[in-house]
Amino acid sequence: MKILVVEDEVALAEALSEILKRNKYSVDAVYDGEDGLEFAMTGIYDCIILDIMLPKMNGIDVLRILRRKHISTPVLLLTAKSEIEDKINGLDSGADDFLTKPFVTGELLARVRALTRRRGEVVTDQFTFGDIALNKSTFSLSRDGQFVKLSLKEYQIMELLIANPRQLIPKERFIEKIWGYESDVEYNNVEVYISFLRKKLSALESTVIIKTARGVGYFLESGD
Amino acid sequence: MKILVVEDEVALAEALSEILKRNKYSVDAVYDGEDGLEFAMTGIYDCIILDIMLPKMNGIDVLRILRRKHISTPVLLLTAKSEIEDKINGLDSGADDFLTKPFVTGELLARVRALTRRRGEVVTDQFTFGDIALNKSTFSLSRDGQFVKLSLKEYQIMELLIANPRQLIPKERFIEKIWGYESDVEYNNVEVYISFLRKKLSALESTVIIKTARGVGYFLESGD
DNA sequence: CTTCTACTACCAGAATTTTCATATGCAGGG
DNA sequence: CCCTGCATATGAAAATTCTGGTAGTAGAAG
Repeated sequence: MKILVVEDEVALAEALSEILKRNKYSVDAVYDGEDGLEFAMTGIYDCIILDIMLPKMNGIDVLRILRRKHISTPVLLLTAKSEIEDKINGLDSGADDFLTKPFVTGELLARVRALTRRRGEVVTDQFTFGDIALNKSTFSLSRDGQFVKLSLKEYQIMELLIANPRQLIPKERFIEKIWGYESDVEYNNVEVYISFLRKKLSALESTVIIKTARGVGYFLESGD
Repeated sequence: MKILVVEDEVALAEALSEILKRNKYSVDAVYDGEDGLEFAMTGIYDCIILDIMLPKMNGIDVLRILRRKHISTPVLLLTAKSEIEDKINGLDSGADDFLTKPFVTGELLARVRALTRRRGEVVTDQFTFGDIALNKSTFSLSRDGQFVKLSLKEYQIMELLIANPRQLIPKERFIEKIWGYESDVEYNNVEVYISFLRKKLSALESTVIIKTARGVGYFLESGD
């Protein structure tokens, strides 16, 4: 487990490194935002502890650029005050957790453990159910050797279905999850995409079908 | 200033009401999620203090439904533990701030003040610059009596421009603000929408023009 | 002043998403 | 068993967004 510490107060940086090393992590420490970004960009770390106030480039910007470049290393932001503003900005920029200075060692370690554990989970890029597989990286649905490409919305609907197989999912929930809680899209929209998906499922000659629960929503069923 | 307190521990609810009343707020208190939702739906409150753990319906769901129904009253969520999970869920659902129990009176009041102040700002539904006006509720741009309708993306680009008149806005920023920091859309995309907007501006015979800053971005200028 | 190059404008078309209209089907009451 | 009314399915078209290509242009370099 390799951790990057980006913190300009040298004393704090060293203290952090020391604590982490004693807990069997290998640690690199840098002291300004630009170095932080450069090191983080390598993508070799399992976790980055990132101060917000930094010389040359602040932590939020570092984080933003990282995420923009698709570096998804978990980031624990250090905030001086418990400013909600910072927190919201941080979440917007893709932070995974926060820690407010000053903090106790136990809490730091707990959070680092939580973040690296989360990362440890096999982030399956592929869901399967019945005879079909849904692949996130290619946005496609496959059976046997056959593929069909899905559009973004089709994919999102299918993902919600397949991640909860045989479970009834209300249309309301599709809308909240996919269009967001304040959109005004009609239920019919969900119905349209369900219709698209059924067409693609039958094109694949799959035994999987999307069943309707009148007045509520849909669920996946394997019809063999 | 009218505040709604939704909290099932009656003692705490009463204490909160008492503190708030002493500070010149008028307060209604209810003790479960369903009542909370019903009262909140009236939209008459300037702030809602909402516990997460509640009988009948939890606070996150109450909040989610409120936002879905376009009730934008600021909400201060009360969390029992400082669970980051709850916090992130809360932000997703549209919370404006958090407070972890137990808390001190001063902090509560400060946050309520912050939320109601934020709300107090005139949330202008309309931006103007030069001879044009951009209207958020109708998604349209107008000059004199003439209107043109904008698509979502066109509107968002225009809003960013008009909210920062004469200020240079890098293309990078359009992309981060409108498409999100991890999208991979090309700069050309911004250029295309700028092109659409210019067409609509000239259709209105406006004196406002979108100027190009080569290698960087765009800014609004009134050419009279 | 000319040339070169990188950047920008914008068209045309593809893909996706959304809307609308209509057909169909289900469920409960008569 | 048939009606009626509401929910769902789906084709078709409209609207929006995105992509790729080409031509034009500003500004640097010579």
